[in-house]
Amino acid sequence: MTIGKKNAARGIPAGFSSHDHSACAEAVLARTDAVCRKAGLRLTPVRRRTLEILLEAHRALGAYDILERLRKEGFGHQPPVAYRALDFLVENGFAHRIRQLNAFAACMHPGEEHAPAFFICRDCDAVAEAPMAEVRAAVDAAGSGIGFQVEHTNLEAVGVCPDCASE
Amino acid sequence: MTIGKKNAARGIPAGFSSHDHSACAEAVLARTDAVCRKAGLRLTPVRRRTLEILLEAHRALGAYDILERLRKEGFGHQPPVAYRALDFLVENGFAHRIRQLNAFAACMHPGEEHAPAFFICRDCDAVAEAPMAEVRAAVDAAGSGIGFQVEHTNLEAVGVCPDCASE
DNA sequence: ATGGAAATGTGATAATATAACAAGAGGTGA
DNA sequence: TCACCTCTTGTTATATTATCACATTTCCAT
Repeated sequence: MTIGKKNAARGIPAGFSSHDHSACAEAVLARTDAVCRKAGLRLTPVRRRTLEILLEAHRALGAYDILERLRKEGFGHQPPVAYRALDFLVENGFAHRIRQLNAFAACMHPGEEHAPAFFICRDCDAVAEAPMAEVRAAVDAAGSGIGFQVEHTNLEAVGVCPDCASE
Repeated sequence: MTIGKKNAARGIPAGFSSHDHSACAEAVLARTDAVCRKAGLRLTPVRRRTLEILLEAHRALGAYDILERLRKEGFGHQPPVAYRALDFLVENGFAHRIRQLNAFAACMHPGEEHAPAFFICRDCDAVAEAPMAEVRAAVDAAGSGIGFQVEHTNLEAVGVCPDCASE
């Protein structure tokens, strides 16, 4: 599945609010750089470019969307190229995997401890990331109740974004 | 991916607590039957059998796991057979899709209004369904804050179940 | 400089999911 | 009853997503 065609066609940004993409993308990239240096992680060219692609698109992209763009820029053209870069980003919290869409989105708060929730528009596939610390606490508590030790939570809400609702 | 091999091998039930599978499976099936009659839904042989398979397994199964069992019992042997039955069950709330595992699990509370959360063991793939009404309320509220109208939420927590933790 | 770990590139293939169409089952009104 | 319609099922084919395995390169610490 190619992700977000409608979204792309209509130019709807993730986050449901207009703002300066390139500025926020640069800021996030800079912060990611800093986090990597601090943690001794290697933000290699493919990885960095993959993150940039996600940031520029400013929406969730499928692994094969990423792969195509990487290929055009001279990187390898086999699936593992994209999946490995994405794995690195996801494992280190620089990107999130949106399972409802089989897609990936740049994390807007790299380095910050956060248990994000995603709001996914069923019309245009736009994705917004919202902090949900209380939810994480509730989940931890519910887990404890059944003896389950929660390590990671993923909350994806599907519905209608403001732009699509107003049509 | 074939789901839950380790789980199946070790006979770990979903839900992290021992109980009479066949009794609870029958009860759920009966309730599902009732809900269908009431709503004018057709719980056809494939659909009913698919639900039974999920209930008997008492854990999350991949679509192709389901398909193999259906095939052995004389139903069609092509993917759409399984996917259509599963779609019906999921759409009507008789089963849940566990996206972390690309798998499906029977709903233990058919007909009841509930926003379930799933606790998935990263060791044995066991899945427990817990009611999280408060979470749903929090998500709705967070959505409203950004003008997003939530229709459906899916919360999947990954961690370690009690059985695996005690090893 | 060099040995070892990490990262990359590539070919092949596995696993998951859907499209499209023909045939059958079952209900409904004439 | 029968014609009709809708929903469901079966099947072929294919699309989409993801991983395995192995050779090569890059990077860094010694």
